[in-house]
Amino acid sequence: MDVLDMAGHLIRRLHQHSTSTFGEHTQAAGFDLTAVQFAALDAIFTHPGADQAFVAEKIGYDRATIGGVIDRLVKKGWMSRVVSQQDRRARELSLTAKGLSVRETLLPIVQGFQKDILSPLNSTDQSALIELIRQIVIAPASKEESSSNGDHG
Amino acid sequence: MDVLDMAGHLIRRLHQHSTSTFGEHTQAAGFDLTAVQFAALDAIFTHPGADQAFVAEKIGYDRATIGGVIDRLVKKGWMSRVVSQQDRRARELSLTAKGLSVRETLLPIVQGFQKDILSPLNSTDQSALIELIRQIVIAPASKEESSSNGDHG
DNA sequence: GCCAAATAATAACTGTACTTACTATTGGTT
DNA sequence: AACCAATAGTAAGTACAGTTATTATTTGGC
Repeated sequence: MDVLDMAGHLIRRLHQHSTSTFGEHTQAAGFDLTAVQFAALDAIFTHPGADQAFVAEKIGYDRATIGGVIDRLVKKGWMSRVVSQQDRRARELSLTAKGLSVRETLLPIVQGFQKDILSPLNSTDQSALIELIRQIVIAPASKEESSSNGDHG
Repeated sequence: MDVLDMAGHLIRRLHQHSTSTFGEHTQAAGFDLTAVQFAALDAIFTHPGADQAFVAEKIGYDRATIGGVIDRLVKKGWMSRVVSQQDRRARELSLTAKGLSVRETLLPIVQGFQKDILSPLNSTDQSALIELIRQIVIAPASKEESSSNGDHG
């Protein structure tokens, strides 16, 4: 079997395509941010006051990676990070007025180009693809580490 | 629509899952390399003497990124890179004996765990998913830049 | 009240992944 | 032969994405 036709390789190419679509559309709308930054922005909008560990858990990233993402969002002036009074290890995150505005403006734009990512497919196939991917990424971890589930909601 | 259910986010999670599956299985087999490194290894096995630009085109990566990947493969002693006598700008790539051996040992292993990446799906759904993704990533670029196609052979 | 385990975040390190700018070289044109 | 657009590769910079180690703090056990 050709390496270029394997699942792993095709998934990587798809991710690449998805990332570049995100960049094209958001830049065309006059914004400069990455998909991860938008996901973090939305997570804090939905859960104001949450800490970095929560965001990492929520959007499925490493704690160390999220630290840098938050750094850049704070630097842009879209997010504020203050030491929690309840737990001084943690940093409480919330959106600034600017961050709220950016997220509100971007949300319909981001929703709008999701179908463009899958544009070579017809509507039925797009839905089928999404559903198949969801079944994979939503599947339980099935790992013997971490006996508790990941529900923080 | 929830950001976490959007195509872009699900694709990112899928890629993450795919990458970690690659790492788990290759490490269990006693190897230390990434999926990109394996793809480059295989591309040069299939096209010995090709240059870095060809590899980048073939596996769908940026020229600058491939430079670093090749660096690490050369450092591992799996690949040799010599200045081409026909075109002194280019570097001719080929696998060392060790590189050939690694690729040969890994190929069946990598082929073997492709289905594990999609394991929450049954066989029919796995094939359907692969076909849908292939339709997206194989689709013509449809960009007004670069009038020639990307076919290098 | 002290100690150990757990937890939140950061630091350091490796490896993609892309952009822009640059050098070296090539091949075609004049 | 000089020029110039195109091409191969590298360099510098930004941004993920993960691992392991470390620091600060909290919490539970005693």
